[in-house]
Amino acid sequence: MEYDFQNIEAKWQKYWADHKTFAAKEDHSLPKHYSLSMFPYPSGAGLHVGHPLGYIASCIYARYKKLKGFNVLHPMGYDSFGLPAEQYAIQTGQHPAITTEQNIKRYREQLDKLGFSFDWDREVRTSDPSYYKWTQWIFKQLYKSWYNKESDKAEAIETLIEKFEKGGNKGVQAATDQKETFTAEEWKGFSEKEQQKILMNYRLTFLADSWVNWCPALGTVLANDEIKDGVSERGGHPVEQKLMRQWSMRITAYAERLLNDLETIDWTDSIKDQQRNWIGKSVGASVLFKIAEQEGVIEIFTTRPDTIFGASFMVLAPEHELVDSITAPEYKELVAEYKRQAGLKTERDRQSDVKNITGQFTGAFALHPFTGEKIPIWIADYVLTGYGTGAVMAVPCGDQRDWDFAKHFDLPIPNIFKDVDVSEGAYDDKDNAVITHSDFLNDLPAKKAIKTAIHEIEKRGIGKGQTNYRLRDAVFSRQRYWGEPFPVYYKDDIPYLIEDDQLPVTLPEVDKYLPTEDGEPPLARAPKDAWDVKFDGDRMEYNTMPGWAGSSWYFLRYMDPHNEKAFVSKEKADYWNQVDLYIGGSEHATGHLLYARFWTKFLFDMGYISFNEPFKKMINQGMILGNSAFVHEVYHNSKLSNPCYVSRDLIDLPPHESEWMDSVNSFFLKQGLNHDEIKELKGRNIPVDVSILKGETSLDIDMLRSWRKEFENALFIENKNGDFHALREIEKMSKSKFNVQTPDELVEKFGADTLRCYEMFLGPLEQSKPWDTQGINGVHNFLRKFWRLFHNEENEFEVTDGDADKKSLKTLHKTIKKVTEDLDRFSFNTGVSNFMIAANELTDQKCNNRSVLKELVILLSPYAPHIAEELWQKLGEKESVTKAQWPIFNEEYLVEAEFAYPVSFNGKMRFKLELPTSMSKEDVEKEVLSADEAQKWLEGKTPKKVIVVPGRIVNVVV
RNA sequence: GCGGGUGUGGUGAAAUUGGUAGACACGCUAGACUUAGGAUCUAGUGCCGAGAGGUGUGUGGGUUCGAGUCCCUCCACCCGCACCA
Repeated sequence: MEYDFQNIEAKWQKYWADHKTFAAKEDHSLPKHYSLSMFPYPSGAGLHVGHPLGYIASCIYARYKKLKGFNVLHPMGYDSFGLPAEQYAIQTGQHPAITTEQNIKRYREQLDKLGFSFDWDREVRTSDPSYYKWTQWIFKQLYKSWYNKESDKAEAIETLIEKFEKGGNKGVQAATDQKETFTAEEWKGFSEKEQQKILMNYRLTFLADSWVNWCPALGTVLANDEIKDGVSERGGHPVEQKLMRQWSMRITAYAERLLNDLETIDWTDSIKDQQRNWIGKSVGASVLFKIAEQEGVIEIFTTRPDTIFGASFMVLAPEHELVDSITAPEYKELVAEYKRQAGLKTERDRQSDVKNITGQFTGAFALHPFTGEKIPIWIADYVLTGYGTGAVMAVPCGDQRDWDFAKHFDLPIPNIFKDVDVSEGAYDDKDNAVITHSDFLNDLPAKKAIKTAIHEIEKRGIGKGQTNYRLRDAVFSRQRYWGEPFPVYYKDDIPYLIEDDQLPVTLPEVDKYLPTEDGEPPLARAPKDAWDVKFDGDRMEYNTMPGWAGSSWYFLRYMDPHNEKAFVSKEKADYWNQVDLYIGGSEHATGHLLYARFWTKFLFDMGYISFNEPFKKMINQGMILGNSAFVHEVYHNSKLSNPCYVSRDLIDLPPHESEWMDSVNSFFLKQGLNHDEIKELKGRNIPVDVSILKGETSLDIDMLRSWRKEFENALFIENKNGDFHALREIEKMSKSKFNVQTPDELVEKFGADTLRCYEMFLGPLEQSKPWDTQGINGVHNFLRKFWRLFHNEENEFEVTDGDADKKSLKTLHKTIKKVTEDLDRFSFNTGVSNFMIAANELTDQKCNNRSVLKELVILLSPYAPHIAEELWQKLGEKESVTKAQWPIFNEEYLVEAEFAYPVSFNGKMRFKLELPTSMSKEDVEKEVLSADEAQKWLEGKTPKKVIVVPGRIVNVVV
């Protein structure tokens, strides 16, 4: 029987489903293993070949761990709330739940065809009320908690109230926005409303008026990580700053732990660095500068308090709250104009306009806190409102931006560095600087001076040592329909939580998925009684949660997906513990991965789970890129005309060979263009569907004509051989480039086992690589070759019993060793190569020995599970191959009596010499030197030195 | 500018602790078989050279008996961050 992958794969997929082969059960007698791939957003386009890459890897690893005796958890689910389904709903009126359901169904069909070892009984969907009930519940816990910096963990808000009642907020070490202090008595005297307002400044999720990134096109606010290059990550729409009342997450409370605990996890340096950068810790001091001749102080933050004597002016952000009050009357207009100009610039302009130095003097002066000297106060947009205090002490000799600014506006640049010239630029070398002209800091190296300066600043009460983070609290509200509703209602504009027994708060029906006329989110369209909860208030919260809410804890739900009493039971969370291997794209570096860590730490603090990092090891799979095809179009800007397409290879011909131009010109002349207009013809590349290609760049013009209207009556100019060529380019797979490759047709043509092996065979998992189906035949042939090892020439199953040949045993054990080692270091591509080598060798040896093949089937089963099950059954086994034991490597089979030593002269390999492996170094040396071939290379000389590495190499130095 | 990563045949790549560079596959060439099919099989295939041989892992240098691998220099490309005080 030929290798009939279609029947085999259908058969075993059914078997696994019927027997619940991959159902995970808590079994404390076995070590556990948790493999996880990032769950997908089920988009309308379905899976393309890039999606399964990570799933295949985690599936292979999960299957391997199972064979190694681990109790394995390998689940899958859907991140099913999100913008595309809602955008579609807005266009069509179709409820996003329906679209989402359809998309999930399609995803599931595609996934099922690939033979994954997912435990589907544990599937989660973030948009399922039974799931988001717990997302809402976790939100409530965050609301009911505050961050105690003393114990360095989150605590119940009651412990904070207790502190307030005992001694006010003065001694309370908390992560908070609260600035005003109050006594115990004052606290007790506050009204309920006032108390709630204060507590809001401490809660881990809180409602506040904050500057948010508003995206008008999407009609919602966006988190910082959802913005790339000043525009929305999804859709590329402009984003503006807007003051809005929003829910936020006090992730900044965890900044230090999020930073430090990176040391405890096995992730790539790149992701860790991105997170460090995002958190952006800087250590320094905050210092108060008094304003001359008026009330008020300016607080600045600096990482270089050692350079304070070099401060010769101050710069405030144009939006700084003190700007208007300090500006001298004669500068009012200039300052107002500068502020106006700065306000006009979008975030993007401001970023791209870095080189332009602008600023405006306010006419006010500050007093240097040590020298008492008057220094001018400027405003400039190189100082950002959002970082530190929005004000800096400018030290032009030590900071290049300050230096540039000083030069530009002709401000003094006093030098406080010993033996350093600052006339050409600032000196920012913290390691080698020695301070001078700085009173008590004189002759101190910078690092020591920083400490001394902070000490002195604190002693004089003009500031304090301080650590700043770039990390901002995360905006948690979205003005959208298709997300988790908040378990919150309002009474007198005060938010209250919906009781636990009312959860989940499900999404109410609305007539449209658009904002209301007065700009309220779509949920405001739902009348009060459309909500399925009872609440004693004016209205429900109209915002929904962002996409990252559900994905911040889904890995926990898999452990206990049907629990109705808790988001996960403590017992199950203790058993499955951290995700041992997490595979997914690196694009989530500062979003999902940071938020999931944050929630994990919170749930750990509250005692619900006993680990504080979610993902112990992570691998970021590379992208699979598409190979787009473009046709070269010649067109005219203004006139409506049929376009014309030119074979790509003609474009670059020298002018005298470009007769094709004439055809183009007459084509357009016929359409009514005049000779001047012909000169205005332009060329551009239009993407076309890659399936229209025949071969590398050749296009089928007839197919192209029938593919799209614009090609139907177009002129195609072929080359001399009558071919029409396209331009190829490697880029991200996307619908608009028509370069998306789905796994479906490949599974149809070659089978899932082939696709699984091929995706692994392409190269290292982490690397991005272009998709190219040319090589898939080679992998398919290997599986057929493997199949033939078990079959005779008539294609009948035939294996021999008894002892295996020594050579075959060597092949087997070499393969066991390599495949095992490769899996242990996640080198999935070399694994496939090793199977190919084994199949080639055993074919040569004509080996069909049962004991050898049996072990080989087990080895192959994680990669190609269907064919492995089939052959396993043919070998007479009753149980699934997934229940087998991973073969044990035995070194003895690899021991050889002879070894062909490569003999080098001066490091260059010249010939090989077969010698017994047991031979001593001295004897090897003798044998080598007396060999016939050695004479030629010795040229009669005596060797200076002979290096013999037994069993490896001989090197003769002449 | 800063941080991370990658540079090896025509292509995807391998070489785990420094020890035969290019395994395995694609492609290509030649041949065999066949009622030419993008099937199968055999042989070859880094480059230069008829051969002996020379040369070769982005560049230049260094350490070493020996370097794709370790150290320094420079270059190219990809990703992330970017007036962060």
